[in-house]
Amino acid sequence: MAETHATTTPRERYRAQVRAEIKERAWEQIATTGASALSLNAIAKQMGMSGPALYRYFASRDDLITALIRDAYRSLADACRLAAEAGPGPDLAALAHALRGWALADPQRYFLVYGTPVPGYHAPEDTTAITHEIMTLMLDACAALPPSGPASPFDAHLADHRAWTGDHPAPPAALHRALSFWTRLHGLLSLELAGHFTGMDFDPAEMYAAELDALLAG
Amino acid sequence: MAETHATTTPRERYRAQVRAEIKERAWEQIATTGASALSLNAIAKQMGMSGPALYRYFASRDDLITALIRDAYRSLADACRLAAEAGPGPDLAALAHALRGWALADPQRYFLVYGTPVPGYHAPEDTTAITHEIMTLMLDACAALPPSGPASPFDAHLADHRAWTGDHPAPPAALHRALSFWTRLHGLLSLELAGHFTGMDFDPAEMYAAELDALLAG
DNA sequence: GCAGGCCGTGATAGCTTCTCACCCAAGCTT
DNA sequence: AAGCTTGGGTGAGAAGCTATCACGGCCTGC
Repeated sequence: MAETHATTTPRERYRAQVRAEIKERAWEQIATTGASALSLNAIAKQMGMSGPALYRYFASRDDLITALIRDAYRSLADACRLAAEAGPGPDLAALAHALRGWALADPQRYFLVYGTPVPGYHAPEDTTAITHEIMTLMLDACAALPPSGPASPFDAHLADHRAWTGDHPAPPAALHRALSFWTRLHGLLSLELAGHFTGMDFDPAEMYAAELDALLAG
Repeated sequence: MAETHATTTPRERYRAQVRAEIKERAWEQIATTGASALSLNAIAKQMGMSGPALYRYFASRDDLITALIRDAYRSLADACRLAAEAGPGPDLAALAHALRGWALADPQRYFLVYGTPVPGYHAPEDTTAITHEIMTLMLDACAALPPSGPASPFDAHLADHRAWTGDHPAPPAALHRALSFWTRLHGLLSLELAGHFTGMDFDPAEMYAAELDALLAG
């Protein structure tokens, strides 16, 4: 990120490598026990180090989790961007497919981004930039769809409250569709990953496809 | 619940009262610091007791949280039932309004029910009965709506996978609508309560109303 | 009135995050 | 090439947490 020289110093390389390994172990631990049970001590023991040694690399447990959240956002944005750039043009279905794949690949990672927030915690500034990047991909895909149906009252509301799009040229109906895309698919994924569909015998993937179809139809 | 005599013994009354006060303090603490930071020690100190005293009333921290989750489910079901029984017949809009009111009244309580699950934790048996009760209210309201639009492929899937409704007579399209009602409104509420709409200048209440309108329209 | 059971306490074990003082080695500078 | 600075690692320790145990004392039911 902030490189003074083209080649980093050995110390910086080593530091980056250790930081990466700490995050690696943290992800393994989170995937099995959840983020709330993440233990710096356990990570240090796994790496053959003593507990306080980790504090040379992350100022606190919250600092480590913040780094993980940041990486998760980045990973999601990359997955979405990859899906968006795969086809000839913006493709909402591809975006939806990528989102579901990313979520199912590591549910706890999804919950780290979209799950229960800790009341005191405030996300760092750059994550909002990444969410904006993801939102732009959704807006692009929605703007490319043919308009359908009459304008709803909420479309009119959005026409007056579109500062969050950052000068995106999409019409209000596309804004509405992008928001619905986000909230509906999140609702489905969130309940599925939390296990609220277990015991119900329908296929969540089929409902996901149905919800996407409804979104595309308008 | 399981009363052997009409009048409980003084000991049982005292025990129930202390248990209720513990849960009261726990709710206050959860509302401000979240469920993951709930501390039995802090509750005991607030009540002027020593730490281990609480273990006479709840076997463990998880046991207390389980009781809170159970109460939250019960509270949600009661709020839904109250809204459903207020009007002349089943009313999906009233149900949606009650759901949103219940969620906004205590966001952490909502997250306790629908938020990030703890990987090891398994909900007790009776909560599934309460979710079934809530689902029945939604199915009743959806069955009362006029059918609209052609049957989707997912409707056909639901016709073959409807064991989770427990012999509810609603047609597949109503099943689909009830599921969409649940997942879409949850998606909206979950993102709003988690603060993912802060910084965006549109009104979540208006989008909630728009999503409800779309649900009612078909 | 009395005995039994329940409630609360202090002590204790084991875990956690996190701070501090110290040591040592790697690397940059002269 | 030698020395000094910088930064990594360790052990000890404080403060907090959950949870268990043995021990007193009050309340309750008989």
